[in-house]
Amino acid sequence: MTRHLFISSQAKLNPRWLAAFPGAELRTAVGGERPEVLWWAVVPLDAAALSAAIAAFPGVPVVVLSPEPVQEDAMHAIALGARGYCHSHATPGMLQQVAVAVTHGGLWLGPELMSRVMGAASERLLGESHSEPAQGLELLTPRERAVALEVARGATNKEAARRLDITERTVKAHLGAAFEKLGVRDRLQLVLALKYVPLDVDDAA
Amino acid sequence: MTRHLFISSQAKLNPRWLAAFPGAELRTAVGGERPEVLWWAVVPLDAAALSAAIAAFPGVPVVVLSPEPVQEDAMHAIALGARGYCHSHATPGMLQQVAVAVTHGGLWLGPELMSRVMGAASERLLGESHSEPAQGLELLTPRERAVALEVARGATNKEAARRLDITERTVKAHLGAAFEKLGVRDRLQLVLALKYVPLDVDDAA
DNA sequence: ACGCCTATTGGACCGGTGGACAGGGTCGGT
DNA sequence: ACCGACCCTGTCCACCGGTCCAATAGGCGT
Repeated sequence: MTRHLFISSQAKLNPRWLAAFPGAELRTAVGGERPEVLWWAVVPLDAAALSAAIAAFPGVPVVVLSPEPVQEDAMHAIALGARGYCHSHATPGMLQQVAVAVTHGGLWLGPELMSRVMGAASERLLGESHSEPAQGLELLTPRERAVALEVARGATNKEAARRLDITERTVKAHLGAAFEKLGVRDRLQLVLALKYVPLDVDDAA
Repeated sequence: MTRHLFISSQAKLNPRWLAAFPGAELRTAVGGERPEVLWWAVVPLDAAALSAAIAAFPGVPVVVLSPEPVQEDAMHAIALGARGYCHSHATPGMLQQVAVAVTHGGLWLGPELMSRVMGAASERLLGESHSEPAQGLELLTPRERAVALEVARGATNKEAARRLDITERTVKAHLGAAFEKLGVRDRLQLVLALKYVPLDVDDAA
């Protein structure tokens, strides 16, 4: 049971990591079974590679480990969908805590980053929340919304069920209700409706 | 030693809270010794009061507890400086995890809020440089691209086949090739991959 | 000519998906 | 006590989606 997967450019597993997660697995590239947490310790932060890693296991929280915390890197990582950014030399206890936080839907950042992230987010979300017509999320119940958001991130029903700790059947129920309320027929159109991206096509006929 | 201070409009301490933190203290107003974590469970979220509570103990993380999670409330709370927002009926284990996360500089949000926060933050902090759509399309052949774009608009395989005047089977073939080239597993993630492709990697030193 | 890529299609297989029936529970308002 | 929400679960089934096994045909560079 691979629960914690460390992706590192280093050939060996950091002893602190192993101390934190005895069953941890080390790889130089994303692969294998679906882990519980994906730890990204590739030293020069490669946005494309990180993005691909995040997409590889939808729903699996990704935490970026850096030997030398850089705010810009952290912002990039979070923007790409990472759920955490912390020092690669963090204590095992700290790593476990981060793991706990992110596996429960938490976002872990260094204290100094928090104000920046939240400031930016609140400005956007509070400032423009009333000017958005399309976001049909208000029509949904909290649970339906949660399921819809999981699906919008690319999760399958099973993955969404696992993340929300409910049965796949229940995910279907909420999803079906969301389809009904939003007037869409499938998950893909639900995603399009939530993002309301026109994406006009001018493909050569 | 008062480590966890709960501010609640209720007269009694939630048993779950006490289970999580045996030495927890309950008050109806901020006061007493400096706690490790300040839990704000005042039911109608009062921004002014919350703000004052946060200011009362500088450096002490404040977690807002709500019996009924509301995204707007959560955003307000976070904007005011709260370090977490979670369900007041959360399990003791969960509360402990939240406490651990926030005392270590972490930010805890409900799963539903995650994507919104991250999306909003990234859009603001990284600018609109990546607002140009569909970068990974160059990897695809013209036909694969056409199919991918149809699918990205929400079309089914059958619809795409009809629009492009090819067989549904051929749509599948092109789509499969597109999946392979873009490193995604299904149409939904293909759409997500086509939406925001970061690409502007200026990984700082 | 020979490979290589591209476009097209076929059949078969199986898991994911969505709808159509169900039910169970809690909670708040009437 | 009733009723209506919301939440959670179940079974059955038709369909779609994705991948496996192929095949045929044209263009392009060597």
